[in-house]
Amino acid sequence: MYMKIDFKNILKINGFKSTPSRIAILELFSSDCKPVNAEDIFRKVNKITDQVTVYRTLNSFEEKGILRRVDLRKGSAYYELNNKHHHHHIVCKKCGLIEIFNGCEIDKISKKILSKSLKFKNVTEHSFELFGFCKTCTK
Amino acid sequence: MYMKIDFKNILKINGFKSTPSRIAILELFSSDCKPVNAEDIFRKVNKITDQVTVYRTLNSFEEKGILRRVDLRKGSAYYELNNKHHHHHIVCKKCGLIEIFNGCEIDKISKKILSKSLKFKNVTEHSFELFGFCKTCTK
DNA sequence: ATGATTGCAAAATTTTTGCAGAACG
DNA sequence: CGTTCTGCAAAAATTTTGCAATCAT
Repeated sequence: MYMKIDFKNILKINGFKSTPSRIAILELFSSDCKPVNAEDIFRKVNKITDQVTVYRTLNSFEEKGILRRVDLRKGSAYYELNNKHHHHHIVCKKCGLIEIFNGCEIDKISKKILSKSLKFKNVTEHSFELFGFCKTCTK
Repeated sequence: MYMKIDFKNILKINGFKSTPSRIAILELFSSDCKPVNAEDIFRKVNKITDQVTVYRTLNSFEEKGILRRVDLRKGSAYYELNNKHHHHHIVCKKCGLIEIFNGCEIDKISKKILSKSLKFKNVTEHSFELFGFCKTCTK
C-alpha cells in the first residue's frame, strides 16, 4: 500500500490529521486526470464523506497548495492535484471538451510583470485557460 | 450626448434593442475601470433595472463579445468592457487589491498552442490572472 | 485527553427559469 | 403589430456556517 502511505505523509506534512475522507479525496484526485469539482467528488465518495466535508477539504487543500484551482467558467470551482507537471487547459465552449497544454513560462512571465509592478511583490498562483471550439464543434 | 449615441450603436450592431437597462449598464462599465460583478451593477442601477435583467444582460453581452469575463476567484462572475486595450490582473489574496498588467502575447501563444493541439482549431477567449500578495500585505 | 474533524440542519449566496405584461423598432 | 425585453416570483445550484458528537494523535 505504497500510495496510502504517501497520502498520509502529504497530510502530515501539511498539518492535517489523517482521516478517511481526506484520503479518499486525495485518492480520487490521483486517479483522475481531469479537473474535478465538489459534486464530482461528492458523487464518488458519498459513502465515506458528506458534502460539507468535501467543501471544507477542498478549501483547506487549496490553501496549503495540495490542490490548485482551475477556472473553467462552469459555475462551480474545479481543482487539480498540484504535484504534477505544470499545465493548463483549452476548453470547448460548446461540448466542454478539455485538452491540456504545456509550455506556460509562468516564472519568466511573473518575474517580468513583478519587475514592472508598483504594488505587488510576489505571485503564488495564476490562472491561464483558453476557451474556444474543438475541431468537432467547429464543423 | 456623444456617448449615448455610441452605446446605442454598440447595441444595434450586436442585434440588441436599445433599452434603459442596457444603456445604464454600458454606461457603468465605461465609467468604471475595475472588473464589476452583477451585485455591483445591481446596487448602482437598481432604480432602473432589476437583478434578473442584470444577469441576462451580462450573459448576452458576454456572448456577443461586448464584455469579457474576468475570473477573480471571488465566488461571483466579474466582467469588463471588451473594447479597451488588452490587459490582465494581479489580485492580492489578502486585501483584494487589483493591479492591471499588460504584455500578454495571446495571439502568439495561442497560435503556438493550436499548432500543437490535436483537438482544437481556434481560441476565442482566455483567462490569465495572477494571484499573490501586494507589498502592503507582504510586510 | 484535547484539539481537530465531521455530519447534520439550516442559511447564505449566486444564478437561472417561467410567464405575463410592457416596450422597442 | 410582432417580437424582444423586463419584472416578479419562484426555484435551482453552489457554497458557507454553527454546533454537538466523534475521531486522531
